[in-house]
Amino acid sequence: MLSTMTASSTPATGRHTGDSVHRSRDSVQRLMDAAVDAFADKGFHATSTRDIAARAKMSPAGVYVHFASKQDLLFQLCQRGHVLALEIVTSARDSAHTPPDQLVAIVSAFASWHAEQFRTARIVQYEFSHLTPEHRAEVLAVRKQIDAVVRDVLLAGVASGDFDVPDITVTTLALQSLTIDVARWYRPGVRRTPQAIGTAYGD
Amino acid sequence: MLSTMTASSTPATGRHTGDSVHRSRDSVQRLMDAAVDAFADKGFHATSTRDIAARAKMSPAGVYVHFASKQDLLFQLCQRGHVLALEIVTSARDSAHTPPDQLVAIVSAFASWHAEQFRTARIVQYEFSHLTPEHRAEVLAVRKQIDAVVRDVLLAGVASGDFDVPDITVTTLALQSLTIDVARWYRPGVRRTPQAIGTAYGD
DNA sequence: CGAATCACTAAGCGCTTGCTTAGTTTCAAT
DNA sequence: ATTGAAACTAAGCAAGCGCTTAGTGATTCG
Repeated sequence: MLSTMTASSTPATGRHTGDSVHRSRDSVQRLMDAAVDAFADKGFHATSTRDIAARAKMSPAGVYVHFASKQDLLFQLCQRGHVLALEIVTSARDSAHTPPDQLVAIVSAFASWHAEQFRTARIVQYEFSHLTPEHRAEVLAVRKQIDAVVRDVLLAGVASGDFDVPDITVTTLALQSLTIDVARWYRPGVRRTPQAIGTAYGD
Repeated sequence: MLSTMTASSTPATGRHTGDSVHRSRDSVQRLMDAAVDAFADKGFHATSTRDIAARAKMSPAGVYVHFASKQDLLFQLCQRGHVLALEIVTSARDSAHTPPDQLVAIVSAFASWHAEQFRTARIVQYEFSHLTPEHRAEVLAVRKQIDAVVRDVLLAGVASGDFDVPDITVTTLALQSLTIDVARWYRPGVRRTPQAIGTAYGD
């Protein structure tokens, strides 16, 4: 439901009208879905381009019609995943109006996103390190925005007297650890549902 | 200082007295250190056996004198790392005598271990998934013991009335997330020292 | 209709991988 | 000094890798 990773970009962008564009979109979508699944459960380096192609029901060469390289595919996925994560966090913040409520909303939404979308989240959190330095730098900018949203809510809460936090940097880090780590241990068959995890983590 | 990962096992165990055994021990140690470094900063699948051999100042074939395969090397490292982690947690628990003090000791020691020994910790937490099913099952047994130590302290604290914890499973998980995730973000040059992180994470 | 343009594939190239083999060196025990 | 066993290396093999090339079939335009 939140898995809207629709677009394209690199080499191929359909110039025809109507159907041919849609055929292309479908292929791009299938490739991205295949890559998310493969990267999330085997890791970037353990996944072959043939593996991705097979999961997307294409020939090995088909990948390169839509993406410049395996690394490019990781970059697109990682970038989109980070943007999605940022949207989750900002919209959670905007759903409440006092720092305590905002913090609960953020932790809850972010934790349940890491469970619900744990495949994308794993790429965001754990395959991030396999990006080339240039790609990593670009994605890092989004990462810092996410960090800033959490930090600013904490700062606002301290200013308003709602929070008593000795070290804001450490607390920001700790809150993110709590939610990020969900992507490491979560499995679909696990007892607690994503939403239950989210609300439980809102202190 | 805590990096005592001395032994050998699989194919080669020196039968000579004195020096030849030590030569062998040194080589095993160098190989393990090399593999820890390589696996921790590139990941298991991105590391080649030639890479490990070169870091240990050996020929590519030298690895196979002491280890059956690259997978075997990961298994040994992962197993030892888990045993080490278990020792950290149990000795932290035994250093205190009331559940609250024990919990603080555990969180503090475990968090600072994940920073100080972040290379080993990364293998324990993030390369674990690349073990073969059989190896994974064996290591999982140690993992469950670690989990049990934390859980039992929480249970004891609830029984004594020191803690008010609604869901022990979720709390156990959350405390571990906090400490485990340190291995993901920690870098040697980071501002907070390992011990400072540890004490900060003790409520 | 013919031409152009796209998505896509079959085949394969050059290279790296994990690991083996056959042989050399080192050294304690005799 | 000779033996024997272990540590180690040079060379290389089969398999798999990321990616390219050359070509095919479908679709949309004039």
